[in-house]
Amino acid sequence: MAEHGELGQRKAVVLHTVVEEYVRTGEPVGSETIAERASLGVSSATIRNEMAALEELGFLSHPHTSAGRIPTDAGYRHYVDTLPARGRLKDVQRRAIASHFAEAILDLEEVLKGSVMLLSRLTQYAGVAVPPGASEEQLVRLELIDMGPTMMVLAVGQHGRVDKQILDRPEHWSTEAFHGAERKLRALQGKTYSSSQAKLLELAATVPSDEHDLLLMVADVLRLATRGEHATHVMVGGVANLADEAQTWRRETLRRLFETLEREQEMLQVLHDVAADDVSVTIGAEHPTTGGWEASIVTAPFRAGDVNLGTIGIVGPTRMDYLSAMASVRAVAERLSEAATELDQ
Amino acid sequence: MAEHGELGQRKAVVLHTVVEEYVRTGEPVGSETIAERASLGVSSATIRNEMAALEELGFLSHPHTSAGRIPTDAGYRHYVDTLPARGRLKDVQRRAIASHFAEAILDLEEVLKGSVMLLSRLTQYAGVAVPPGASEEQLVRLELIDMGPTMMVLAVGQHGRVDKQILDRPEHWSTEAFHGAERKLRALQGKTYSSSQAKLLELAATVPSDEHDLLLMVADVLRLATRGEHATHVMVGGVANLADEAQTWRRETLRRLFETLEREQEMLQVLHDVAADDVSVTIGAEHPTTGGWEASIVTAPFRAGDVNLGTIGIVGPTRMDYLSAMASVRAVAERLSEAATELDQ
DNA sequence: CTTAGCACTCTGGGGACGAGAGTGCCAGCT
DNA sequence: AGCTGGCACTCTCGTCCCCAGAGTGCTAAG
Repeated sequence: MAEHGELGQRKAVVLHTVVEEYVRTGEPVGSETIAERASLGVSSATIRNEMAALEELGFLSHPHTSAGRIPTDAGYRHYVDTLPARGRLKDVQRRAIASHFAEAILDLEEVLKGSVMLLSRLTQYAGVAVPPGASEEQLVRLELIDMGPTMMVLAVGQHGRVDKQILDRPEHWSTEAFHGAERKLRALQGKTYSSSQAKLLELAATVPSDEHDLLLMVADVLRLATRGEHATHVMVGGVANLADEAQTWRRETLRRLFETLEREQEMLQVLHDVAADDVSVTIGAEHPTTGGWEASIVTAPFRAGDVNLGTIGIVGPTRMDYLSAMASVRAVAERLSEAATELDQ
Repeated sequence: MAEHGELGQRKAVVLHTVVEEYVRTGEPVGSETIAERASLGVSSATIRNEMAALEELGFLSHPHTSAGRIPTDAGYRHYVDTLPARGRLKDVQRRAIASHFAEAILDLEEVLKGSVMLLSRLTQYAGVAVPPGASEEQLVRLELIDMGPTMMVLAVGQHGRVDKQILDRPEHWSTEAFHGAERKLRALQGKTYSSSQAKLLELAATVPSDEHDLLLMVADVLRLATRGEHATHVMVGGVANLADEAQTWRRETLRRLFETLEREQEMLQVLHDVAADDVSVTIGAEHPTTGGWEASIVTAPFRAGDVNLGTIGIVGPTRMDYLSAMASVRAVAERLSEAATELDQ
């Protein structure tokens, strides 16, 4: 019983069938259809009873009295939680993934961008990703560059990330301070971002205030690069898919959806909230932000070895082919993890 | 006569009024409305004659026999070409622009991103921009960084641009070649991107083949950074505005529009094709790409001194408030030029 | 517990219809 | 010669009605 989520075998089958039919056709599903599709060996009248019960339990709903049923968010949730097996990819999908990861990986960020587009093509929804933070990456360059009226902090990581920030000169400013800072930064090359950041805060306390300011500015750049979950950008791709005619969204909902996808901070918050160890699904109003636009999110983390690097996934309508979306996201996240692990040696 | 585009004063006024009414209301415009709005002192019957003539000339069209008129692409074109005066910004708009450019400019790319969003808010359409190429910018760093299995070419420009590319090691590879190349690159710091690129191609001819390959790779990175019109990315912002309910687009058109906005190469091509010295307007089918989606583009170049840096503008429906859009684009491009010129000293 | 049967409900599509908006054209006026 | 009032005509759009069809819930019997 537990494996059907306390529902009983038949109710579970009925719910699954409703979800699958509704996802496939977009039309409310009637008892007759279920009786035909699910080979339960019972009549449509029995199905009707089961459906009424499922509605009572909050898993199905009625657009109007004499229409078929459609799943509620809770219905989708139950469906997703009791999926009997992992989805299998179609051959074309498998091949698309293989060919995308066929080339030698040079730049993880580039690969990630490509993977977002790949996912959007595989699923016909929008792809999203949070790129890795840098905390355990080693610095290969850490420089303060004098650019005349301004200065630039430039950090280059072992795996190819480049962070820059252009800053005004601090109030207190002297050539000695600048050179002193430059020297200290050079000494940090080879260390990790997070240890360098700590070291800088330490060092800053020991030097005169003009150099102090410089070191703090650099430390702040490292801090930003480090915090993956507050990365400055979220990658989004394939949003055109969401405007597809087949989608049920009203214009206004669509507009709000696009707005959120563009607001990086908000997307980061959402993706951070839904993060989990494995493939994770968030359905409609389960998250306050996605609630407003009848959308679901499927994500999975990717790793190098066993350190979490970031998150990749898709955003689509609650009426989503969850099985296939989860399979695609899982497959891409896995390949991405392999690639990242390899890059990491 | 020439100032009304060979049309005669009254026809021109009628056309202008039709465009403005249609843009305002979204409804086909009837002769009665024109007679009221445009104070021409003639009856609606006369207007009807004029409108029939304008339709004959291809400036107006009929959705069906007994409906009002709507402008054709040619009608909008004539309207735009004969606008009597430059549009004036509303106070809120003026203030929004002022506050956006109030802070000291540090990073032109950041400012450009912000400007795209600003334009999208000002006009309620989508903002676009082609960022500057680097040809006449000076290099402050040009490095080849050994990253274990791969290597990175890193170029930093005087005005804060950073270009990186991660590459596989070339077939032929030796530590001497690497150091030789490193030394030659260092010598280029302070020169411009384009002259450095030329110099590298020259140098490459004089060195052994392993170093040769390295130098060519670096030259290629500079080449990409140089060609503004083939920049690797186009900035797009505020696309959610295009999904607004008030817009007339059908779902399918909207989808294709979003698709194109995401395809950077295609957008670059479009923006390159429409580039002009001043504010430029491209209406619907005037450009083959935009023809498919009943969209118009308003752009203006921005400059440092008198060198063109890039293009900024907006994409919206052909039924657009051209006057206000042109005023916004012009104002933002001008401020951007001032900012860039100042950065340039 | 299941099911056949049935009455009931609600949607959606298909006319029919009239109001309204707008046109095109003509004949007369200035 | 150009303008205009008048008028017949056309087409859309909203409304109403109606009916077929899908689907339900309930009941009574197996």
